[in-house]
Amino acid sequence: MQAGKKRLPVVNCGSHRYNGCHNLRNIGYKVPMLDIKAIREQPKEIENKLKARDPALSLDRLLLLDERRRKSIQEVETLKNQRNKASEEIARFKTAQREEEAQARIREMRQTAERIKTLEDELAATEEELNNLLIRLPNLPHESVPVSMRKEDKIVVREHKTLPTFEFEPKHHLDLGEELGILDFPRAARIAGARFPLYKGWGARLEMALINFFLDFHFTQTGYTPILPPYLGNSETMFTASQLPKFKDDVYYIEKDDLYLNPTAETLLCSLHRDEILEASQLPLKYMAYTACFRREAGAAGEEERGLIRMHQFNKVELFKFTRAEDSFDELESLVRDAEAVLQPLDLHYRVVLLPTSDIAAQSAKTYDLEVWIPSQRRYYEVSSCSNCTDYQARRGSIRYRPEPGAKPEYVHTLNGSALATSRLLSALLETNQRADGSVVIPEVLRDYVGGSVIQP
RNA sequence: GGAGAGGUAGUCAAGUGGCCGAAGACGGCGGCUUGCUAAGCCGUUGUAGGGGUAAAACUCUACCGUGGGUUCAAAUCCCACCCUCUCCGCCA
Repeated sequence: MQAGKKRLPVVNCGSHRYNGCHNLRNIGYKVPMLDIKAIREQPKEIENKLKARDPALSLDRLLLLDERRRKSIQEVETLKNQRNKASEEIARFKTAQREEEAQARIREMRQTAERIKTLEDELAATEEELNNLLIRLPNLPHESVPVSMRKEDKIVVREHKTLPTFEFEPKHHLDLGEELGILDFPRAARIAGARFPLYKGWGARLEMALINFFLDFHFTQTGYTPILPPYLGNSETMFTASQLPKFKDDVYYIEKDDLYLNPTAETLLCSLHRDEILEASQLPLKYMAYTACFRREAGAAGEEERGLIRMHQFNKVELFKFTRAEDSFDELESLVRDAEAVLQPLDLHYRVVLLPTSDIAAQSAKTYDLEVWIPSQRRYYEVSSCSNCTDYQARRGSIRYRPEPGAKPEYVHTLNGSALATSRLLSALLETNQRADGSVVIPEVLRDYVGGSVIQP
């Protein structure tokens, strides 16, 4: 049985291919997002919780395969035990020069070896199917998450400031950007294609100012360790964060090297401690990373998402925490506060919303979004998403910690939050701070970073 | 990209087909010493899965970079790949 091997954390995984069909055949058994033991022990409870996210979901097949798997393991291991004993005997016969008896045992063991091989193949097939079901189950939503299949059923937790008012018709940021000469989408299209950004002059200054302001703030005020990660990740990295298998069509993939372009630094930071056992005293570990993020955004289009709202490439500062299991929901609250803390000095109107079961990412147990007001569209847009993924990603990447020195390792909890998606924030900033003459006022806190206080047409 | 050397437990390191889950050392943990004293001695020491138990105890299976293969039997032999180091080439 290769099952034993398969269950081990996979370390050097660059050789793992997804076989074109992304069936994760070579990924270790011990990677499900939900504990198979828990599923076995309380299938109905878990199924009901998961139905809050997807009413069609059923655990029946999975439970059947689990049963079959355990039966096969027993059978195979009994045979292996026989084989191991026989091997010892053969070794003893050989050293005692009792060749006849050794040969007799070897003849017997030929059949056993064949039987083991057959059973192992069956077991491997069962485990593959089981795995493919397990890795696609979403995380269990936390009890505080509103149960609803309607995305609109989010709860507004708090609002900051009042809606901005204008004595003129506020312009769309794309028009502002073009008139000010700070955004140039036609030339970006020439270089790359549609939905790629090009910031120019004060636009580039402003975008960089936001990034630097956020990084400085979290370095000095909230204590996150800055990371400059690789911008490409391998398949194991994508799998751990749960970009794979579900979002394979949304991620840019470089086939020749079997690497994926970073869709969000969450994905990269999540694998920072993959296959490690951390000490409880190290936790929580707080990291942040600025990266450009790349997404194919297949199927996305429309007037609403013109300009900087939805692009193939955007900038983002990401916060990421590895915490003890019992602390993670408290850590989520402080993560949201940390993300908000950079929004407040920018003087923008925003709100914090708690997403319902149907709208949270598969890996997340609970998600708050920060939404900022976009005046030209008279609607809110998400600039941050803060999630507690509990042990979901930790299981996939085998990221653990010892609660006490010498104690059995447990899975850490992982949390991520954008702080913030600067590209979207820039549109809110331009639109909110525009004046009747077409100029844009730079918020106080950014002026030193930008090197100016007003962008004039 | 080419040539070479490596990858064994927390770390270092022995082991080239059979009582090897793997010597030894260091570290860690527990204990004993307290006239070898910023030391000595003794013991212990991973992970995962299955069975078992109220929980333990206990027991079995697997794990020597990864994945395959050969064999009754693989750390050891064969194939492919990954990673690290050195040299050459290329390059910001």
